[in-house]
Amino acid sequence: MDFLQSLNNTQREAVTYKNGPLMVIAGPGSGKTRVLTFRIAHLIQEGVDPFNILALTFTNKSAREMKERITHIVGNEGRNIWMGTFHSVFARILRFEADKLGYPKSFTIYDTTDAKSLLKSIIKEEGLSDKLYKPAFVYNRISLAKNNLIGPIAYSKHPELISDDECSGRPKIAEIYTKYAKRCFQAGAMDFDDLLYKTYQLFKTKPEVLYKYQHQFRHVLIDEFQDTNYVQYLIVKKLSDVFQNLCVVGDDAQSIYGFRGADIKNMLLFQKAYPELKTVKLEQNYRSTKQIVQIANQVISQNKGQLAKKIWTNNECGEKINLIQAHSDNDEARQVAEDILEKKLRHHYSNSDFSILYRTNAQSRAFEEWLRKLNITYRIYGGLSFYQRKEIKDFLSYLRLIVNPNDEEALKRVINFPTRGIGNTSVQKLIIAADKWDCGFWKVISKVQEVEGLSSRAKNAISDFGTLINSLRVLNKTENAYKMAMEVSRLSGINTFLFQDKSVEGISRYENLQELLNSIQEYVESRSDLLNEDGTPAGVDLSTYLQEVSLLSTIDENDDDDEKVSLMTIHSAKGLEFKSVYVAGLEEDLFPSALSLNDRFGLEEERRLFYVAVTRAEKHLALSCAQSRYRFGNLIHSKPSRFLKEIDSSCLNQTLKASKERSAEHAWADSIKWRKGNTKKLSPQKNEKPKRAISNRNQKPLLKKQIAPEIDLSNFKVSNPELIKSGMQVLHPKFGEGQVLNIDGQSSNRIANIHFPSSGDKKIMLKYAKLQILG
DNA sequence: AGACGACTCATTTTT
DNA sequence: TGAGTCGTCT
Repeated sequence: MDFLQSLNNTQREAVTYKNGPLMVIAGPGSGKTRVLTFRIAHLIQEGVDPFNILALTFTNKSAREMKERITHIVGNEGRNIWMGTFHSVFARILRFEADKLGYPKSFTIYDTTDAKSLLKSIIKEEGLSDKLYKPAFVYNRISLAKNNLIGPIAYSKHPELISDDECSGRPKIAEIYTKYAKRCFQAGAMDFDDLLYKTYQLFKTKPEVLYKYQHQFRHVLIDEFQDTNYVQYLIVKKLSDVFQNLCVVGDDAQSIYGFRGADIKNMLLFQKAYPELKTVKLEQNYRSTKQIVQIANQVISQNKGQLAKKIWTNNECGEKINLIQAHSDNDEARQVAEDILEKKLRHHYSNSDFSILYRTNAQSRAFEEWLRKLNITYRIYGGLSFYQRKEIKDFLSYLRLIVNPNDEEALKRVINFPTRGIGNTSVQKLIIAADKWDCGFWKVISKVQEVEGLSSRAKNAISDFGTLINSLRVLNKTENAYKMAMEVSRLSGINTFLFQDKSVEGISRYENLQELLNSIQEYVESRSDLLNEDGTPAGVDLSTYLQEVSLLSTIDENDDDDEKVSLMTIHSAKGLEFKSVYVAGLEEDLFPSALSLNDRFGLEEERRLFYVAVTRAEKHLALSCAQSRYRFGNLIHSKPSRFLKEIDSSCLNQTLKASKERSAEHAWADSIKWRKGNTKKLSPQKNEKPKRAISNRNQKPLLKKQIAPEIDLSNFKVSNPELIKSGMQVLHPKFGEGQVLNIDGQSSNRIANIHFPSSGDKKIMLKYAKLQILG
């Protein structure tokens, strides 16, 4: 067992301790992952059956990596460990036990978009205004309730929740919740919170099921324990109640998911619940330089509520922290990008050694521009994932519908996509019928002839659609996920539909679909070693594929090309490390966020977030702030973040300038200069795969009719409205050359009046236009 | 059903 | 600023 030799004493203790519950408090860079992997490997080597080990991680990626490392030590049987995120592991359990809760085995998982969309239609059906009852708000209320184990009935009787809702003028939330739960159930769907909530219910109401899993999971390990919420805590506690072989690893100083119900108090609750708990503290940092560790300690010591620990390191002292003080967001991005270039040369670093971290996804824009400008490849994590793209969601909705024809949200997406003459009113009639008959959608569609109020044309169209889905369902009994996806792309007409759209975005949508199909094929092939119990190849059925895919986030998407600078929010950066890290936007109201300043708790969480950011760095750390930046289109002046002032100035390579604001004029002029020079729309980076393409949130379909087939559209850039000025010579795919007369309207709705010698004057909405500027 | 113009609202963070 | 949504027109 030579791997134990590579550990320090405390790490070894954490790996080998085996008399009941164990809590490992692991500072950043203290070898936490190593401890966890070694502990599991150690268990297996001691004779524990991998099937009896449950390990819960925070991301799918870290589960995958850990599994690989374990397999490396103990061999292939390491594959049998139950390892994954809370959500994915519980989804798997719920799938086995679905019938006990009255759910279909292949239930759908509603993502946040699906859930909000369903809420929106319920709110409309109830005749409530979706201005007051904003779907996102209602969703959060329901989520809060579920995470505290409050069902619809309990909600309506909960004095505090009800009075909150009444005070905020939204007394109907309990009703919406009730209806939402019913609709989800009838659709055979669970949202993210249900995956936890229903698991808890399952264990609570079915003792025999609980018993089974309690005895299966003799050893339970949890990573990132500080980010678990109440339900997660309770489920785990229940599961490990018999053997009490529970090991949790976490760092209260890195708890950054409070908004999701995560509570550091879980760590304290845990200590209370297990008086005989053994606690091990990993305090030696192996990741960062002394300088970095020092300022991290300075930062976190400002927080009041935390467990005592002292992080230290034996590493070299390292450089001072690089403070970047820019005058605008654009300037900040320029300085960061140039610094990356300089460090690459000086230290022979590769792009993947760098990371730019920020508080909000919206901050990524300026960095993208400058990295492009300096030809530095980058990858953005977070934001809208590949699977959230409209064309991808639409396509996946077909697959979802095949697996679960009651999936209401999937049905609504595709019943008229591609268009087949089933409009919104017809869909409403179906919803009403489903409600009236108190059944799922599939039944309504099978008996569409009996639905009231539908025209016979609509009935036929719906019935044809039903037949299509039905035939695919038959096929699904024998074919694997990839074959099904191919059939869907052909039979649904999506493939042709996307192929016909030759606009720049249309082409990218088509490529995205092809990429999805490829990834499904890869997925199926990567699992080709899976066998059925009788030894025949199992293949991967659609249902399995969908289950997995619906719980992926961008951070899980594997980076096939790792020669890229990583751009991400600090939340996404948890658990990662880079040689050189830039923490951007250290300004009051941005970081710490203006919304967190109401209470001490919020501010302390922001500070922990800063702590997490800082401790991602191995060798170089840069902190940057700008004096002005654009926020929702307005130029905002900002003061340096209070966090910067909490750092001892001797640790910084330059002094923090007093927040003497530059004159508004100056900054203004600066930004104008910038905006004039750099408003070109970003075109995809060289060699970039379409799925990495940015800034194409659900574009509207472009004007197909205006596109003349004889002109090769690949030459037509999507114009940026701001680039078009009166007097310009432009080329339009249909009307040919023309001259811009003037521009009407403002912002993204600008309309250009253009004189085309061939066909007269036209008004062209720049939002949709494809124009090539000629001179 | 699609095109298009006018309007509104948003920026915390994610499984 | 810019993306989503709604109403109106064809």
